[in-house]
Amino acid sequence: MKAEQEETRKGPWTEQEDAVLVNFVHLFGDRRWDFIAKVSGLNRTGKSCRLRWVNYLHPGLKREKMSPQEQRLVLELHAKWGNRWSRIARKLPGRTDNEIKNYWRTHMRKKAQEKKKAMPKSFSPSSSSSSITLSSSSSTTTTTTTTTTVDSLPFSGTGKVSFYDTGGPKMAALGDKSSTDFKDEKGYYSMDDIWKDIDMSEENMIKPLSHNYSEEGCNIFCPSMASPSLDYCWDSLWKMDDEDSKMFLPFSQSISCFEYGTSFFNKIG
DNA sequence: AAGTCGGACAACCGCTCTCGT
DNA sequence: CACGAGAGCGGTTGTCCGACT
Repeated sequence: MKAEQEETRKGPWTEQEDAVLVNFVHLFGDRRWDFIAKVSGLNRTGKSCRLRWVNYLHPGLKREKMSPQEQRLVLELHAKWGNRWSRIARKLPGRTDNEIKNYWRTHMRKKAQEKKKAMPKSFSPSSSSSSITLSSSSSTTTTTTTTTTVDSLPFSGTGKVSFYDTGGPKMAALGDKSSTDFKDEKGYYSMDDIWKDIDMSEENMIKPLSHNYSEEGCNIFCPSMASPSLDYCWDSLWKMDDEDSKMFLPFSQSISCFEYGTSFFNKIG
């Protein structure tokens, strides 16, 4: 059909493709993905380019494992917002929605299994009290609500909430404290505890960020955890235009990539 | 050593939202 | 206001790799 469809590439990206994409993002910014996809000659869709950049090539990404603080923040924010991964990611500098989503899936599934093992028979799934209603709610809570019988959720023991799937705003709104009590391997801790921690973190850890955000290092890192106040920083990074993005050229492997990309660009230019 | 399993991560798909015309 | 294109988001699937049997 269309020329672009005849050989649109799919699947894993090669290093060369990465290099080209990095270069073109530096040249044109990280907004015009269809344009970049076309002029780069990558034979990828704009969508694919964007995803690759956002989830893998962006210089601000953290590569290390999630810290306990981050894990806890994910936990708390998910309880608050549900599966709003991008929103949650904005509170975790250096983490992507995809990463958080993956983390949540694997870790919560694990917890679910552990919980199921440890669950007393009185809480067995066959018990009607363990059937809970999951709301796949967005923040507006207007999306479709699916009623699901859950048989392996870590917190189904309370008979109220799912930890695996969307707790969401509804969950946060629940006045019933018992329904918002979390349990991990360390034991129970309440949402109040979490909020306390979050508050403390915000108070104590916001200030150093502006110093830690080094354009030389090109790695966004927060001292120990994110706070809402970091938004401006992270958002501005994501929204950097091509001018700003040039500041990120020195990042790690980008030198060779840049050279490659430049020569590539010169060829087609 | 070979096979299996599960975790982690990358990438795609479909839908929704936003914005320009 | 309607429409289309582009961008963003969330869900899902595929693949790789290390741990375990």
